[in-house]
Amino acid sequence: MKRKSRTAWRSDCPLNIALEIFGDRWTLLVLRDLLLKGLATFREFQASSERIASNILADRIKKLVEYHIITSQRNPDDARIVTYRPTAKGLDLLPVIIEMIAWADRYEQTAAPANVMRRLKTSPDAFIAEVRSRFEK
Amino acid sequence: MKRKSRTAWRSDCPLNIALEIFGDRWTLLVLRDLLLKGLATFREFQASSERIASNILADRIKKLVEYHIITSQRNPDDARIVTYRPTAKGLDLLPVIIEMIAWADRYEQTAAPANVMRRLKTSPDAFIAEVRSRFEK
DNA sequence: CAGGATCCGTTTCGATACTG
DNA sequence: CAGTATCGAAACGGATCCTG
Repeated sequence: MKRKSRTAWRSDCPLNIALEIFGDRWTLLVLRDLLLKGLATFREFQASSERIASNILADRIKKLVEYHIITSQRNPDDARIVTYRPTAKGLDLLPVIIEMIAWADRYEQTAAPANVMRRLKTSPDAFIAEVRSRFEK
Repeated sequence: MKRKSRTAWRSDCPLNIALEIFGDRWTLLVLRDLLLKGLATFREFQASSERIASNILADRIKKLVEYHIITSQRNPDDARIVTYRPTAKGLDLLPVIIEMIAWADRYEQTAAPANVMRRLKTSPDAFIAEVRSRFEK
């Protein structure tokens, strides 16, 4: 069931497939929840991501797995629970997300906690390193 | 004709209204063309942005003007021509766009020229300053 | 019960044709 | 050149169902 759009917006473009990730609000929200809020399960995303419908969430998660941005694995203790984690490729999205949030915080009203924003802006690299360490094996 | 969505995905979100900009592929393409390719007119965007339909382009331009990310002004010599320029708020999107492109270049096949990518990655600040200088009064 | 798949009414998008 | 009008296609929201 490969999506076969008639449009050719992928070609000749220095953003390319990245547009399927960045150019979709739901995908961005999932990435924010995963990378910044530390959420990891279907339920958590569904509760957090601005009332995302379950079919939409399932679709975006599937795409993120296909693109090797996240991985899924079942909890060995409780087989019902699936946990999602970012890959190295996914973690490398952090600078993009952080620049987005920094811009949004500067120009729009956001709900971002002030202390997080301060650290995020004054030393983004340290902030990124901290987030990365949460996902180390 | 304000869009009045039932969803509340704007609230309680450290991305907020920014999602209307970043979470839309066409908007991203227009911003890329404006900021990086130096395009400035409706026609140029239409020719460049992966076959964007004229109504979509008109819609996205209108939104970008509403959000004060770009301004439009008619050419005093030729009243038919409308030229678009980024505002300060719009120029501050450069770090986001650049991080996106750097990521895309690393993980996907892109059509970005190698020499541009090199400068963009080795000294992004200088690259940004250079782009900015193109839009100085 | 968690994670999804499926169905369906509604909204939004986008390709094409056309206009000031 | 810079947009609008139309209309079919796709995405979305919400409910429900399924499977382990």
